[in-house]
Amino acid sequence: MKTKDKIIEAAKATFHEKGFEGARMQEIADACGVNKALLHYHFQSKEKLFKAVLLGAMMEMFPAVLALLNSNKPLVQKIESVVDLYLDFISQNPRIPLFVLNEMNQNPAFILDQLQLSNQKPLVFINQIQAAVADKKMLPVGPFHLIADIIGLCVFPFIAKPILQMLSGMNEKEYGAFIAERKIHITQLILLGLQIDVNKI
Amino acid sequence: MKTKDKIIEAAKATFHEKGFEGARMQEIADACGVNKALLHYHFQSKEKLFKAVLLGAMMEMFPAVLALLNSNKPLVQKIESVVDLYLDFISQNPRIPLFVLNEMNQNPAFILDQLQLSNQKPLVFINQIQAAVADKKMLPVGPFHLIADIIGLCVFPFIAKPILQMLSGMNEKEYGAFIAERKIHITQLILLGLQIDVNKI
DNA sequence: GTCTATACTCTGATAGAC
DNA sequence: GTCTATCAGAGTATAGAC
Repeated sequence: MKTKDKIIEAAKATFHEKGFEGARMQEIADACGVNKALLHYHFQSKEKLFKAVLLGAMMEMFPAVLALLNSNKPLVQKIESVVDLYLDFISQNPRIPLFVLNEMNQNPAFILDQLQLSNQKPLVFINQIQAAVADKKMLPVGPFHLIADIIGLCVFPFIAKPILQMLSGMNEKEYGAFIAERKIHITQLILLGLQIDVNKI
Repeated sequence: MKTKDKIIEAAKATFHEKGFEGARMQEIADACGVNKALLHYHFQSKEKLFKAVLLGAMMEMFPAVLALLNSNKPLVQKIESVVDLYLDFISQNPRIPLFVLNEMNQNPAFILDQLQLSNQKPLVFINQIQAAVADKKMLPVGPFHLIADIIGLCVFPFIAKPILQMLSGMNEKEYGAFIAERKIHITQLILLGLQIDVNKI
């Protein structure tokens, strides 16, 4: 692995955990056994290194989901796949959601600029929902309610892990099992809750 | 309003928005037209001022909800009330959830210590759910799935506001209407999704 | 209680040798 | 490309006058 890549990996770990303000260039340098000055040689400034990391996180989070939402799968299958894809992704990158949510609220302009470049909107998915509603194959629901529901239900147990763990008294293993249960739980909640006709769409 | 209270108010605004690392004592001092040294006179250190603010935010977030969950209302009415209470609270304090979630992940020990002092767990609510499941008045669901669902569904549209707004193209007013719709939407989603028998419990 | 002035530390960034 | 050494600025905290 080239040095520049080692730096990026270490920077990911540090920035994901502590955010821009909380991260220290020294910590990143130490984490990959390299001198602080070398970070500046490769990335010029803390901000540029950070943006590289942030962009990477966004690129892992959004395009795959948006592509899936705009695929030509039937609605029910699409919902199941999104939940599946998202939970798997977050399980392997549990710190990314809070990291991205934070920086998005801290500096919306940068993120939104990047996203608008790849001007992806879940238009196919939106149309499918509106059609299903018109055909009375599901309850009348604004498409963005459904999108917020799915993502929120997937993400929340990860970003609120400490408090849920304390309230429930689950240990790490039990909490892992809890997360694993959510694939079925969320899908069922959405399909039943919006009375989506699973046989016809 | 006494100076000490003015400082706390300014500190709330700054810490809620920028977190511990991002906040500057100078900014807080400026915001209440007071000298920086005075913050240290009243609160000794940045960390102590921060903990006062964090504790305040937690005390606004948790006790009311826990008390409601442990009240003797019937289950359905309780779910409706929690959604109601939570959405109202967050609407008036939209930055608190992300603020608390962040600091909880950054330094779980402090928050969990504070919460354990007021050793509140939603035991009554948990019992109600288990009883309803046993009586086949709702689908079999672990109580903490339901808790995660409700809070996640309420909180997510606030912490993900920038991206949802961009994806949907809603302006501020439209987004406000979207949030307002969620009270009914979330309640309906939960009750139908878990097939809760609204007449009997 | 409130201010001015200042001390001290931390950290991002640069210069220059190798 | 990588290191050592150092600078410059920012930011928390304190001393001391009023």
